[in-house]
Amino acid sequence: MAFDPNSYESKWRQYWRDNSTYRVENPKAGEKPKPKYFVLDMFPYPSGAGLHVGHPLGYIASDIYSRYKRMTGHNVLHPMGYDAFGLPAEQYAIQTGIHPAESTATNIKRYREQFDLIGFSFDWEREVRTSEPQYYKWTQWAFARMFESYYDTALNKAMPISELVSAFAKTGNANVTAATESKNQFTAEEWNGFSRKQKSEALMDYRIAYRRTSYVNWCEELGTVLANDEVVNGVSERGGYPVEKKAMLQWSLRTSAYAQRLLDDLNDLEWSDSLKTQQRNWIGRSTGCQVFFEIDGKTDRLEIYTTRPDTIFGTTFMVLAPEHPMVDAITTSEHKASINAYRERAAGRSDIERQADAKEVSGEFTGSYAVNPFNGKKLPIYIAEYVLVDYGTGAIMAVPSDDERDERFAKHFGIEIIPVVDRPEGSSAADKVGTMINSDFLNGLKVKEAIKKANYEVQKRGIGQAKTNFKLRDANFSRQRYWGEPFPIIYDAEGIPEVVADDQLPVKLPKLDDYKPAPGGDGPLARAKDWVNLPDGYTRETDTMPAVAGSSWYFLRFMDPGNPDAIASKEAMEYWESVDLYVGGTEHAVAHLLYARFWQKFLYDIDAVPVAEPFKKLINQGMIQGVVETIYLHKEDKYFASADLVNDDNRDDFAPNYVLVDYISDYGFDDRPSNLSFENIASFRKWRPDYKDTEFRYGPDKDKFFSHSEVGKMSKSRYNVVNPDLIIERYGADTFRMYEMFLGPIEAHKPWNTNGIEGVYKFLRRFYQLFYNEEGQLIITDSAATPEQLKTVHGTIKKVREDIERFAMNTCVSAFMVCVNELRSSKCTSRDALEPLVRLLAPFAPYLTEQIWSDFGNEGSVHLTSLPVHDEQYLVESEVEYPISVNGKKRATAMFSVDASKDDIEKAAITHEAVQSYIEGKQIKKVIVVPGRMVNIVV
RNA sequence: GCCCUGGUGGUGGAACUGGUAGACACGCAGGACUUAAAAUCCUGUUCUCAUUGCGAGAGUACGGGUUCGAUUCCCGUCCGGGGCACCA
Repeated sequence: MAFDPNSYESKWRQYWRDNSTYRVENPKAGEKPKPKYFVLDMFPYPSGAGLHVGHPLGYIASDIYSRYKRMTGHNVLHPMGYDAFGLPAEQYAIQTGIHPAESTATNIKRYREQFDLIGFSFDWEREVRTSEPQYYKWTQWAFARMFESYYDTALNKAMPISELVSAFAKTGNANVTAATESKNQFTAEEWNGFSRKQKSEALMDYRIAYRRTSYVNWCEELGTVLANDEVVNGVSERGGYPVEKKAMLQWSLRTSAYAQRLLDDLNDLEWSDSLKTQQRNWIGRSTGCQVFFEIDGKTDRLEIYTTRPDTIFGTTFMVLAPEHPMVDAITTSEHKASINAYRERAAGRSDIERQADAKEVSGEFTGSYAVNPFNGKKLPIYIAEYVLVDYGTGAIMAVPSDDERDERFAKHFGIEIIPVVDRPEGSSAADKVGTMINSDFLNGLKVKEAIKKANYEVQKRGIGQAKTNFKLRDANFSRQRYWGEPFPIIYDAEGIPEVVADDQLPVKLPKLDDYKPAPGGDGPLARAKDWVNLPDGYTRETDTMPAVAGSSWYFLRFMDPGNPDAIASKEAMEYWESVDLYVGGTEHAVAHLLYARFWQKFLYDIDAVPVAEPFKKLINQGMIQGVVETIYLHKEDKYFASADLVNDDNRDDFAPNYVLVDYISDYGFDDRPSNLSFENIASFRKWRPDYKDTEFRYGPDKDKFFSHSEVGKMSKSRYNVVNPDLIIERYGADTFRMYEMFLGPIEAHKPWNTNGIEGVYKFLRRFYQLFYNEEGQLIITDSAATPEQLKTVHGTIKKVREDIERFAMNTCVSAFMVCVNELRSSKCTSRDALEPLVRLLAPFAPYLTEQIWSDFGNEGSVHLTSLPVHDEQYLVESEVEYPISVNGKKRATAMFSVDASKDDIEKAAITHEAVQSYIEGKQIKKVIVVPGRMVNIVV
C-alpha cells in the first residue's frame, strides 16, 4: 500500500478525541505534581471566513513545542478558546437579523473543525468563550473590583476605595496619595457635608474604573466610541469609516496609574526588543519639570510642563491647547471673536484633517501675557492646535531657539527668538548637548547640568517641581454596542452609579430584536426597556465593554475553567502561575498585551493572582501574506483591460477589481506574470454574474490576459484567502504542518505559496518507506544498526531537541530530511535506529507517527511516550576534518585525530601538499590552530 | 522625522558564542524507467573566466574599519518591512 495520509489521519483524529489523549489535569491535593508548562496561543476572533493558511503558523509552532514539553516530562497546559465578542457578528446581525450568539456559534464550530483537522493537541475540555455568561461573569467581577478600588501612589498598588472614604472623612483629600487628574480640593468638613451625589462624584475622580466626560473617538457609521488603537489614520480600523472627536460620558480604566510599573516590569520579560520598544514608546515616559507662570494682571497661574527647563530664559511666548480650560478666562475682549473662531475650527476638524496639515502653522493670540518667573519678562499667550490638551498640562512655554515647532510658530508670527544654547556644529536641540548662553545663572553650564540646576531652582523658588509624564492615557472602556459584556453597574434614581452585587453576577445580555444603536448616542441595550428599568427607580448601564475586556484575562480562566466561585482556584493559580510561552502576531503588540498586563497587575494588587506579569516569554509569529490580484475595469467603456495595457498615463481611467485568487495562473513567478486563462475568465464571469457580458481586452501578448499582482494581507474582501482544508485534503495534515514550519523562521513575514510543499510531502513518504514496503507491511528488522546509522539518528535527536528549544522549527524539518536521506541511502531497516525517530518526529507529524507506533504493536499513544535522548557515545569522532587556510582563504582540508596536539596539526598543515604552492618562498609569520575547528597559516 | 527590524544563489532559506558561505527544499538542466506522458529514481546546479584534464578569481546591499580570520563586531551610506508621529 502506497503512502496515503487520508487512509489513517481521520482514524487517529477520532482516537485522540475518544481517549482524551490531550487532557491536562490540575494536580490533586497531596500529590507531588510534575513540573508545569503553560503554552498559550492568542485565541482567535471566530470570523465568518474561517481559518486561512496564515492563522495556523503560530499554532503549529506552539503545538510542536507543547508536544515537545509533554514528551520531556512536563505537565503541559495548552488550551484554546474564542474571543467571541466583537463588532463583525453584530454588524452581521444588523444586516441579517441573526443573533450574534448564533452566528458566533456557527463560526466557532467551523473553527473547531479546522483546528481538529490540523491535529492540534489542545485540551478542549478547557475551552473558553468570552461571550459565555459563565465566563464574562468574571470580566464583570474584575470590573466591579476596579470600580471599588483607587490607586495608591505611595504604596504603589490598588487599594479599596473604602480606605479613601475614611481618609476623606478624617482629613479631606489634601494629603491622600491617590492617582487622579482632579484638581478639586476639599477638607474633611466639606467632605462630611457632601450629599450622596457629591460624594459619588468626588470618588469618581479616584476609582480605577471610573466614569467621566472625555473627548472620545466617535464613529457615527458604527454608532460607537473607539479606542485610539481602533482608529487608523483617522478612520475606523474595522470598516474604514470616518471618526470624529466628541465629548461623551464614558467609562474608563485608570491604566495611566500603572504606567511606571508597566514600564519597569518589561525589563524582566523574555520578549523581543522590538516589542518591548513598542510598548515603551506607547507608555512614553518623559522626565521634565512642571512650572507655574503668573499671568499678568490675573490671580490664576498657568501650569506648564517642559522637558527642557534649562531653556526657560529662551521662552518668548506661551501656547495653550485650544481646549484648555483657562482660555476663556484669559482671553481679552478684543480677541474673543477670533479666539472663538479658532476654537470652533479646531473642534470641527477630524484627526485626519489635523494630521494632513500638521506642518501648517496656525494659532491665535489671547491678548494676555504670562510672566517668566526667572526674569519677569512678559510673554504673549497664544492658543494653537499643535499643543495637545491631554498631554502634560495642555500648555507649554515656547522656546523657539530650541524647539522646531516653536521656531516655526515664532517665525510665522514674528516673535523674538533668543538663543540660549551654544550647540556644537551638526547637533540638534533634541540631542541635549551644548553650553548655556543668555541664561543668567545657567550660563556656562552644559545642557544636562543646566537641566538639573533649573529643576533645583524651580523647586527652591516654589514655582514648580520635577515631574515625570507618560503618553499612556487611561483606557476608554465604553462602547455603544450590543455584542459585548454589560457593565455590572446600575444607577439609582439620582443617577448615582453602584456596582451590582457579586451574587447577582453575571449581568446577562438581554434578547433584542434590533441591534442598531439607539438614538442619541445610546447603545442598542437602551432599547431593552424591561432589562434597563429595575425596581425602586434603578436603571442599568446600557454601554457594553470593548473587545479587549474579555481577552485581558482569558489565560487565567484556562487554569480552572469551570470554577463557579472564582476566576480560578488558588491552588490552580499557584500551580500554573502564568503563561510560560505566549505565541501570537505583532498586531497585538500594543493594545492586547498592554491591557492584559494592566489587568494582571490589578488582580495581583487585590490578591487575586499570585504574580504580576502574565506572559513570561513571547514569540511573535510573522504574517503569512497572500497574493492580491487585481484586474482593471475601464471606468467609462466598461471593459476589462489586460494589465499590459495599463500604464501610468491611463491608470486613472481604470477601476481596480479584486479577483478570486483561484482563477489566477502563474502567480508567484517572476518570469511568468500572473494571468487569467480562457477558462479562468469563464469562471470569473460565473462568479461575478454582473460582469457576464463584459469584454476582456487583450494586450500585445494575445495569448494571455494579465492581472496585476502584489503581496498583501489575506482577507475575505480581497478574495485571496487560502484555506488550509484543501491543502490537507490533498497532502494530509502532517505535510501541511511541516510545510508551514519549513517556510522559514517563525517570526518572518512571508507570502504564501505552495512551491515547496512537494518536497515536504516527499520527505514524509520517504520516512514512511523506511518502515513499510509497497504492500504496506512493516519491514523493520531487529538487525543491529551500523555506527554510521546510529550517528545519524543520535545527531538528529540532538539537533532537533536544540532547535525546538530555540523555536527554529524550520531547521528541525531540514534535520529530519537529512536524516531520512542518509538512512535511506544506507538502506537502514534496524528497529534500534528507526524507533527513536518515530518518537522524535511525533511533535511535528502526529498522525503518521501515531500510525507507525500502533503498527509496531504498542498500546497507547506515541504522544504520551517520551522524547528520545541522544547518546553522546555514538557521536564521538575519532577524526575531525580541518580546513587549512592560508591568509584566511581555505586552500585544503586534512583529517586529524581528535586528540592530535596543536603542534602536530601545525606541522602537518604546513607540510600539507596542497598548500605548498601558496606558502612556497614566503615566510610563515604565524600559524593559528583552533582545536576541532580550523588551521590558518599566515605568510 | 523618530524608534525597531531586516538585506545571503533563479526562489524559500541555512550557517547558534567571529572559524570550510550557500545545509535542506523548490525551480532548472541532463539521464534512467516508459510506446509516450505523469509519477519515481539518479547526476549536476553561487557567479565569472578557463575547460582536454588540473584549475583561477570574485562573492553575503554598498563604502570603510577592527582581526590571523567578518554573513557575524564597529562606523558611514542606500534600500525593504513594522511601529509611533505636532507628546513640549
